[in-house]
Amino acid sequence: MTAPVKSSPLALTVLALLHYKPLHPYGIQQLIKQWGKEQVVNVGQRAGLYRTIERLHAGGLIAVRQTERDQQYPERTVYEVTDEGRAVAREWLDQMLAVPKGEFPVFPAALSNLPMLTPDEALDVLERRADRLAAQRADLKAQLAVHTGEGVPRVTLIEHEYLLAMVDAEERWVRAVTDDLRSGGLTWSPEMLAAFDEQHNSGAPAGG
Amino acid sequence: MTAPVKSSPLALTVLALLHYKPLHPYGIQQLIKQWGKEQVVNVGQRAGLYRTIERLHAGGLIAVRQTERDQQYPERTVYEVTDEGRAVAREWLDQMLAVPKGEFPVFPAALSNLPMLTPDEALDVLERRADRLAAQRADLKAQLAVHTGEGVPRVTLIEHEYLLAMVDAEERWVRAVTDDLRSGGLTWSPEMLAAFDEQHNSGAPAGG
DNA sequence: TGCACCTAGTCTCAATGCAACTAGTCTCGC
DNA sequence: GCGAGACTAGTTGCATTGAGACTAGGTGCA
Repeated sequence: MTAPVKSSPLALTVLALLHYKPLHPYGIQQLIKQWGKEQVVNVGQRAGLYRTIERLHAGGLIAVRQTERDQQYPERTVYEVTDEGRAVAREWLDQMLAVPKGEFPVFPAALSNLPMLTPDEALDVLERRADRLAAQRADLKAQLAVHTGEGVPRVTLIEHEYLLAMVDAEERWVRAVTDDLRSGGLTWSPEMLAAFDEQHNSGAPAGG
Repeated sequence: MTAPVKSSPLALTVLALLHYKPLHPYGIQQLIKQWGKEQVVNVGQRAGLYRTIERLHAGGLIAVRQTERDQQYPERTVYEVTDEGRAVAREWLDQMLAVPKGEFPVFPAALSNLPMLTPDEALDVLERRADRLAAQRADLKAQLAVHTGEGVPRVTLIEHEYLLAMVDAEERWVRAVTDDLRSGGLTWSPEMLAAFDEQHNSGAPAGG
């Protein structure tokens, strides 16, 4: 009875690709890149990939199919998905799709400390973010256009559509905030914040 | 010459709170919860908080102010931010706000494997997600309303506004996809995907 | 021959997430 | 007064992740 394997984006993708055909680790990495999925699964550092494969292997979700020896290359182990692996992949996929997971991206955390800056400084950094988001958006749009032009079925690009929608939404939001900062509709000052603080904080936690 | 401390949402928030007044670790946790920031910084398991504080201390960004002994409670170490800590907090904040960081949330990774499901199954799980997103959205809206009603300055709720905008955008996107699935505007079948695959994959990577 | 770069895989370290554990205190009912 | 359960406060351990360095052979080219 091996411990259940924890799901992760990379683990799911590995199972899914092996579902499609047996592969060796490097082949998996190549496929991920070839299909443009390196934007949604972190396969940049190979270490993670090899560890994930080990983990799946130890958990019995994948099995060694053969060990190739293509002289000039090191030995390459070809894996295939097991029946259990197929079942688990389905469960993971259902769970990951149906249940939004509470993750902690850095941007909202940083935003929550916006009062540390002056409104002018905030305007400046947020404009820089908006510009970078615009660049990302253009990139994603271009990629989508290329693939759609090649007649790739839409469902295989769905995650790109999602990324585009999210980047677009974030950019809109940031621009709305910068507009408010410029117009003065959103502003603050240390005095204003301190004043509010006193109203509400009679019994403040320990301090010096 | 200590190694530079790596930024993290929690580390930034700790520095920011200490900026405001010296505190002991538990007080920091309380403040984070009191200000509703536990939704953007992961302070749920205290272990992370204590480790972060240690890290900041080792890096010279915070210093021990005093060691309280409130008999009946264990010893509590009160920390304050150093000048270097203030400077570093500023740098982190600028960086985190201005530069969108490539993170790898699970949803897009899962989406990229949507073809593993049938369109009907996809419709089902995505509807479940949309409903959960709707619940989250209602929650966030209610919280915002409460705080706004109390006259809290808008800038201190800005991260909530952001979360709301993102949840809203995601829900809209998911609903648009479920609509397309229902109408048949988005569909696929194993044959269709296999056919496309053959067109493009003459030289496929190793297999069995 | 020397140099840069690519392929393929391994190793290490710090950081994170998650959960269990200790140990004292407070509260409430009985 | 006393035990159950909850809260306060901090510690410990383990598996996973992220990021980078390192090995070691192969290829192109000047």
